[in-house]
Amino acid sequence: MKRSPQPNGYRDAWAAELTGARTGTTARVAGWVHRRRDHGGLIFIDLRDRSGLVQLVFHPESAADAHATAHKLRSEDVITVSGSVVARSAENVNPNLITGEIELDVTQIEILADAETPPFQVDDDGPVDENLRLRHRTLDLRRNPMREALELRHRVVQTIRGVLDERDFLEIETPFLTRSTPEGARDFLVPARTEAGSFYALPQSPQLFKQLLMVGGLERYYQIVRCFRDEDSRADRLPEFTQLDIEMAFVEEDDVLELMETVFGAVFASEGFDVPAAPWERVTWGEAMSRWGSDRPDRRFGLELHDLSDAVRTSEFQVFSGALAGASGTVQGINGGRLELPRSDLDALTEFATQYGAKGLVWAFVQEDGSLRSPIAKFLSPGEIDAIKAALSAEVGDALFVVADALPVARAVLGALRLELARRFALVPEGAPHDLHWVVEFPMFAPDGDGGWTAEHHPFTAPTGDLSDPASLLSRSYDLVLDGSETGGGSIRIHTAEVQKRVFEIIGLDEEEANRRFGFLLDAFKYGTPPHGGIAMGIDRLVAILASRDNIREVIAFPKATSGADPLTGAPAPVDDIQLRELGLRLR
RNA sequence: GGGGGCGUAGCUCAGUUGGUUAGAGCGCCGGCCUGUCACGCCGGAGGUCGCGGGUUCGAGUCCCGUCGCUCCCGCCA
Repeated sequence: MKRSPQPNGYRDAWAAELTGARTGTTARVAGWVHRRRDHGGLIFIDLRDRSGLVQLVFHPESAADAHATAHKLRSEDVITVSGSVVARSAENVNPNLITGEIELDVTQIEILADAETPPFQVDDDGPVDENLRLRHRTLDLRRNPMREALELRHRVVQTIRGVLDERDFLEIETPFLTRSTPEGARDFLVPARTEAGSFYALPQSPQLFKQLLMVGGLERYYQIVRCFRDEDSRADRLPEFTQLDIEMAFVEEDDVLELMETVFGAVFASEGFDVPAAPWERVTWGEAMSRWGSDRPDRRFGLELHDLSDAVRTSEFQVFSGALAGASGTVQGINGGRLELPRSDLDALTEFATQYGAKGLVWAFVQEDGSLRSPIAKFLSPGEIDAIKAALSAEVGDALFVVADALPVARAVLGALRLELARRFALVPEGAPHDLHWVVEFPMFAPDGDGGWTAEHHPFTAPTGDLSDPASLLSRSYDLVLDGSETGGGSIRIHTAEVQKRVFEIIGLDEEEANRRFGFLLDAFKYGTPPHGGIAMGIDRLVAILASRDNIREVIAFPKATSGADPLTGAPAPVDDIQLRELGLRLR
């Protein structure tokens, strides 16, 4: 807390303010009963407010009335108390509390509200079923981990605002009720009362609006903004999420990257999160894919992918030769190192690989005599075994994993497998240095499988390369990856109508459709569009990483509200007939 | 839409090869306790083992179905 509360009848100090320096003064504090230790004679109460805890002591003789009241206190009762701040004797100091050198010797107490026994313990940080926590969200929010996460989140946002204000960015709000401008995900739709049968769409991001702000000459804009995508959630992804959205005019790549390094460098520094000093390493998409099988690689451990195609090109093992005969066929492998893996685990890993599209997973262990213990060992010649071992730098005892498939599949499978092995065997040691880097040089388009192309980023990202050859185009976009999580990215936009039209054409968006969806943007190009670029950064995921939480729901006050009318569980609820009729809708 | 895991006391969990009275810690209630701070000691209440069906002499345990939650794939950056 930065300052004492404005004194009133409830309190004149925060609990955590009552340190040794306040010894000898009087104080009034208010809050919740965190714990009670009733000795029959002396009663100790830990009083909790947002600032922390302070121990109250009730003496049976010097304050008989207060003592009698204190005897009735139960967890989570709301009280206000006054008394004198007294020093504890040396042996009674609690070094775990900021207020541990003193206690408040209470002379007067008032119970402002009593509480039923909570369905779970507020004074215990241990795990509780998430739905129970959502149903009793007020109680959950009182627990330490939630309060700490929300405080951290506030500090992160404050740091960001401070840096951007220093750099003359304007914080500008953009609409939530807008029209559908697909960015790839499904839109959340809101029926429009004034035009029966029509719908607003909630924005997947403020992308178009921030570009219009640039054309509008605002030059430097940012917003910490809610975005909506009607897709299934994950531990690190919700349909409703918060993004730091920035855009600026007259900039190139280095300006965008430098700004992100400044903003997030400030966040990491203020939170004592130890990352490499900026500028952060830039890894090309091609290198990330070939070495780690992912466009957001976690490089805190090895297990890199290696191409074994040459080693087994002439193999009589059909799975290998068959894959290599295919269009973009490849044989790739990783060396898991010395791992103890019983057959049941190997089966589980094979199942895991299958989930990512593999037809199977070849495993092999290097034995003392240099041979391989593997279901496929008998199909491999000594020369092939040597070549595989050489390509994977395999030593005695190492566990090797090989996938034969089309290149994208092999990479996806092994990229996921190395993360799974790292998780199972804790290959990222506690306290390992964080891995923070850019991924650059993304391809602009990917084949859609029908001879056409789909945009890898949204279709306003500027391409570099030959516009007549979609395969050659790279996008001017840059993803920031922290410990294997994509936390955000920056990019340079298209700023001429000609290029924008060509990009729409490549992804098969005909002119009429493009005009219908994005005409207002194409129009804007007519009136002097500056070169511009910007940043989108996921705040939820960033805060979760800073807070060492696996699930982003742990850093959001009300995490499941989007998908419906129940703000706690997120369960959708029906609306009544009258509401529907006014909207010109009816139930099927 | 698909796959895995979970569901036992208010909470977090254990429960052996199917075996007769289903357990622990915390919490809760009562008693005692003037220096505790995860207070301590004594006593107590609390269970449709998610739900339905089946196998069996006997089911928390095995089988089938179903519901809920969760993680993942698909989808989505």
